[in-house]
Amino acid sequence: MYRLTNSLPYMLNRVGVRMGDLFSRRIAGYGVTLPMYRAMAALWEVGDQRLGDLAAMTTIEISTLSRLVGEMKRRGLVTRTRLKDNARTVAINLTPKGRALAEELIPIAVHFENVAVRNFPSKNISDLKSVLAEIYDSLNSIEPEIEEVNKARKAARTKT
Amino acid sequence: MYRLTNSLPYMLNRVGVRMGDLFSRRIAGYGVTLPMYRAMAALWEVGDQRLGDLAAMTTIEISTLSRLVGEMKRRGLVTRTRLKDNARTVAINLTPKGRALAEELIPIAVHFENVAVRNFPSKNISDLKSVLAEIYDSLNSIEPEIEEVNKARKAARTKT
DNA sequence: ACATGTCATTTGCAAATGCAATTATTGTCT
DNA sequence: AGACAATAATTGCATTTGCAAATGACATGT
Repeated sequence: MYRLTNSLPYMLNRVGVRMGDLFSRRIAGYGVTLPMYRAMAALWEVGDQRLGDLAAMTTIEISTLSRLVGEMKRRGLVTRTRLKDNARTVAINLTPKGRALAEELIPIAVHFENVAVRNFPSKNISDLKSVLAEIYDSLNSIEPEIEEVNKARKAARTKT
Repeated sequence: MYRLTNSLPYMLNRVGVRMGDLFSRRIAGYGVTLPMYRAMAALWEVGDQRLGDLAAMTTIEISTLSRLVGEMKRRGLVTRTRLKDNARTVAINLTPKGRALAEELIPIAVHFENVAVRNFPSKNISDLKSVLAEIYDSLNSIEPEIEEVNKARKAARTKT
């Protein structure tokens, strides 16, 4: 028998939201929101990203991210420069100030995660992570199948 | 070395958002949003809930949920009745119409999840789920520890 | 019984979000 | 080269969100 509370999307959302919320509050004192932290940490990991790539990496909707990057630029945390060779794209980078802040926050994130999972064998956690990564990858390939209904609707709408 | 993309909150959020997004689109044709589905499925699983309990169960912020329940009531999916013996709380229930819609959507959710995880041994998935449940439970107990900084701030503010 | 405190929900309001349309640039076809 | 399509990012606008304040109801102490 089906139970929402035993379904995977529900369980993922619940833990994800809760952890995000706790971490949010942990870093609020630095004037940094969770999406901001994610953007900074993503840029710290892979610099010189285009907006679309950063959106994909952080799972932040692109227009939201555009404004977020604007705000971060205003605060002097990132630069956003049009490329000379392809001026419709933009390269986003951490400024020294942004990098310093990221490097201040990352240890907090590490500690947070350590505390959150300290009751579990590290094998369990690494298994968990690899399954999560695999599921994420597999979602791309099943997307068409899941959306069969939508595709039909879209097609009908397009014809009109 | 730290990588955002290998951190647990990030990975959870990424898979959760992606799955939620896909499922959202899958049920959009029924005029139902994802939070609405969650509320209905939660009530289907445990009926006669108070607003606060339903909020805890669905991880939806309580004022958001209050409005969502209002909308669902307007659509005839749920009832919201003040209790006679304790009129400050409210009991929320599915209407027959709401129940019927829930029972139409649940098989879709089941199918969605089956497709999403079909490439993985079911052992892996059940392990995944039990770790997720345990982590969630453990978060309550570590909350104070994670928030030590905030607590200090709050205490200071209260004294003022 | 009254005042004060606590609990559950709702609402006001400002900020955040996301879709669709717009702008700006590059790519392609003839 | 010129027209048209495609790509990338931004912005307009309506909706959604969440915090904090307000409301309404019960609980407790005197």
